[in-house]
Amino acid sequence: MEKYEKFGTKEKILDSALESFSTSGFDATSLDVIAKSLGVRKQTILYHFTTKKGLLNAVVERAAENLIDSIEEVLNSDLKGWERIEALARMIFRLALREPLLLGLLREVSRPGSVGSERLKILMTPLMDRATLWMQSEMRVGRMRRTDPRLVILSAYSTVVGLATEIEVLRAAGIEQALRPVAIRRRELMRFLRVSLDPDYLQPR
Amino acid sequence: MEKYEKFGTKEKILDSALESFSTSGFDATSLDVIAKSLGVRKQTILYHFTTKKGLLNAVVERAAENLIDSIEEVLNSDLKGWERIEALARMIFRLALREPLLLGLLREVSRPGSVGSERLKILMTPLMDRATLWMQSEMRVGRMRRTDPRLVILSAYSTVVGLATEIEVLRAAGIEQALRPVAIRRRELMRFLRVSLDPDYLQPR
DNA sequence: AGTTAAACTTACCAAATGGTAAGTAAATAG
DNA sequence: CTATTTACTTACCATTTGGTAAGTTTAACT
Repeated sequence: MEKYEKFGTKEKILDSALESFSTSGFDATSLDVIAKSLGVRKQTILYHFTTKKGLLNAVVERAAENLIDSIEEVLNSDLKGWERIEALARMIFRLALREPLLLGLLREVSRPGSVGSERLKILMTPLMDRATLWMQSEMRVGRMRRTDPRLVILSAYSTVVGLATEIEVLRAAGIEQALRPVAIRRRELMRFLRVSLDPDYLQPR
Repeated sequence: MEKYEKFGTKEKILDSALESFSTSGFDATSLDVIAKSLGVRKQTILYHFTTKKGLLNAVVERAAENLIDSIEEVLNSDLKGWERIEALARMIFRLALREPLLLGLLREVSRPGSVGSERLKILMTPLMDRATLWMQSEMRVGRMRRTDPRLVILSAYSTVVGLATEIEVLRAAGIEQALRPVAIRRRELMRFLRVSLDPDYLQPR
């Protein structure tokens, strides 16, 4: 029903907020600053999102949609078993490289007790449950090694979040070519997943 | 020169600040709250540390001393080559488990552009340089595989920082027994270091 | 043309926060 | 005994910040 909306103000606010939240953090972000950077009054932001927390939730929500879409895409492919997992990991890392802000946001919001963490949890739970169920069924038929699925998922998750720190630290240290560390991380994650899940994989010693 | 000092107020402030900075973050920490929790006026804090940033720096400094002492201990042992590195990694993980607040602080302060990051950099640079030089000399005599030492160190660093997130996320997910993930991470880091550094280590495939 | 509603703005505010200035009690030094 | 320093407090303040209330303008609907 939108009538005119001066050239997508709402989207621009979300963009700017994502940037600020993920690089400076929620607390260090002031609505006034965002507004000023967009040539808009603070009240405009509050008009669209009512509260600062609401803005954060909207940002998280949009980012999650982004992520979930990508996951859905892989899940709808006809890849089976191990290849499916591999495709997922690959996709996540590709996304992380393409949109580093998403990573930053994830890290900001991952701290338990942070303002956005509840929302993140709400959004992630269905994904988590779905993955857990699938893994359990794979374990039952012996296509996957028996372990605690949650543990595996959360470890993978924190590897990805950790990537945010790593990329930023490397950049701060003046190491621009941040591609190799990312590749290394991905290989590491893959091996971790293999070791934890692939019943045919022989653990090297 | 201290005269009486009502039972170590300064130390108590540092303890409380460490806790708050590492769990809630710098911005979300208010001096008034810390003071109130100690039954002291805010001005007492500012008397000892002049500014909030000064307090953070003091907290970081004390934590760094803690860390550097532990490192020094390993460095003064007579362990050689690979065993030395292994001992270092083991020590770091032990420290991380014993004092999780240190990890939290590290994560808080690791974000480039954060208030404490400059101080951290200043404290870390000598360590980094020393490690780099040692690794380069080991590479020259062929006891280490040739790579970029900074890259290896920073990767190891971000693994440790990532551990902070992981432990907290796991705890938030209701998984109390957080020991296994930590052990897995350590093994992972060891393997990473081996693969990157040990010239006699055959990469499994 | 007139009503309605969306998209913003101006005006304002209460609370929180870091920080300054000026004291006060206690211990030590001379 | 007096002077000084240390450790802390009371009083106060400027600024920032998220948020409320009440317009105003522009477009759409009837």
